[in-house]
Amino acid sequence: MSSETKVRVRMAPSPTGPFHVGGARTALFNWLFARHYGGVFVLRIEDTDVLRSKPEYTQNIVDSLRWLGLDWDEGPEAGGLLGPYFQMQRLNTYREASDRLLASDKAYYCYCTHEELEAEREKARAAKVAYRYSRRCRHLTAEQRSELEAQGRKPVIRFAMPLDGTVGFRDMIRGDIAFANQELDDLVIVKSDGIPTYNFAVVVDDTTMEITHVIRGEDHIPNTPKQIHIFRALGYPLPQFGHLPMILGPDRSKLSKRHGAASITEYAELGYLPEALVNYLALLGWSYDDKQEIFTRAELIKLFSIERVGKTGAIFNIEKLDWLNGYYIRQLDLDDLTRRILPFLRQAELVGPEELTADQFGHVKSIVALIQERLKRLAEAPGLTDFFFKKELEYDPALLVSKALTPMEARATIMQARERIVATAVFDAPNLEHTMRELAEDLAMKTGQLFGSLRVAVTGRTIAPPLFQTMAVLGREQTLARVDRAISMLDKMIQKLSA
RNA sequence: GCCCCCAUCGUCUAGAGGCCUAGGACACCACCCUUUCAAGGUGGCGACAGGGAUUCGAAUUCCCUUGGGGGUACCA
Repeated sequence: MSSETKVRVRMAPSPTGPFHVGGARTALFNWLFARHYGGVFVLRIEDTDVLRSKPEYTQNIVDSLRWLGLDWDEGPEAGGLLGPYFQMQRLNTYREASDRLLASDKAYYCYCTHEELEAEREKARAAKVAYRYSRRCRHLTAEQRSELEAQGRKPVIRFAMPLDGTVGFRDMIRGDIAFANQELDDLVIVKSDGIPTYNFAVVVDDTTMEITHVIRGEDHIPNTPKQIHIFRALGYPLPQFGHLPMILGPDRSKLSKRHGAASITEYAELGYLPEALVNYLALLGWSYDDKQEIFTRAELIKLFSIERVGKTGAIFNIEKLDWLNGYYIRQLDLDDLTRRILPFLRQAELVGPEELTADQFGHVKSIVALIQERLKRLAEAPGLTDFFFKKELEYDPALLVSKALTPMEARATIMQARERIVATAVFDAPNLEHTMRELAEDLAMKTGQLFGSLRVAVTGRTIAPPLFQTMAVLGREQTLARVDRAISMLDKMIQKLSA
């Protein structure tokens, strides 16, 4: 990379839907590229699709990028000298450029109606040939034009594509790519309402925003030759292009909403950590070597290079993300984890909306400690811990009866356990464990049988965090209340059986 | 249809002519640890799409076939 010119890259999403995983990966690679070279990362909102663009989607893009920790140096809410960073605020800039193209005959007014164009397309379909605009308006005389205008037709502006020759470019990721100009259409660059289309606006913006490297998805490869011609027609220098491999759904088609969760917001709500998602996304299309795949943000910035980006489409594999997320959760310190889990506990109404006292926070923290290594997603926390917060547990009393025990035996066992719990001097996990192991021995029971019954009594379920730590967190009073309730449930059960 | 891109385990990938009997990770299976579930440990299963060519020697280079993907808008 030449050091004279500062690297300037951009992310240019259109606010026509929630910010999704594919966009996030593109943003991440651009961001890493910029940060690696000490360059500038620009965020530009491509809102020229006035029908589908919505302010809330712009907000969603901003929120998602922030959540991921991908900060931009120029763009919405950041400002910058080369703005505005919303295309709809740059209409005069495009106008100036299209005027120049018109003046030099590199673009022309086209008066064809949708119906006329559709008829052309239909003809092409019938003849089984590739459709391309007939270019019937390319050489209209002034008279013809005023006549068409007199009919009230609102023209679009089309780009006059070279009719022969080839265009090529050296893709930073894929090497040389070439297209025959014959394949290229006289594309519309300004719509009849005066708003520029993507391929035109992007060229004007990338130039005026001094973008040096255009890093985007592979789906833009077919656009690149068109844009190169526009760059040239305008007398603009070309940026470098790099096309990232696609992110695919399990069916190997481009990842989209129909593959399930696709927006960054959804991943946040499911309880993925931004650092895990960033790490995972970095691995989709990029790799460092055959050893390391857990990277801190700083390592990614240091190690990232466009040369190590692959060309093959990558399936978004949620299982690996889950593993990574679990890994990151396990690495978090307890205070941090607890703070991150709290919103999920509140949403599940296990914890009230009010600010927690230090004691309360400490209590939640001791609960979180018991599930830290069992969590894959933060949203699982309420389901794993609800029994800590509930006063009355709902469960099938039959679960209290461990394998090879009768209800009567189970009841007697729990009664014994109750006595020893009461008698325990220090109510902590090591003591409880010691006491209960002793009890099992005294009763000549397998520890699993005793612990199993107790687990159900205390947690209402067969799968739970370690029993004695759970009891310790619950406290003697709560634990006894639950044991008592289990005994009475068993009583009812026994009554019913003998009746 | 036409154009373009791509092609190593189920998935993400390492591999830039001999280091490959193809390495790692996720997932899966087994075992160990263990009060359940996890976590952790050990081991296992598992791939160079096919065919030519170049070369003393190809996963690595070239060509063809096949397969997959993307594009083909007054969407971006």
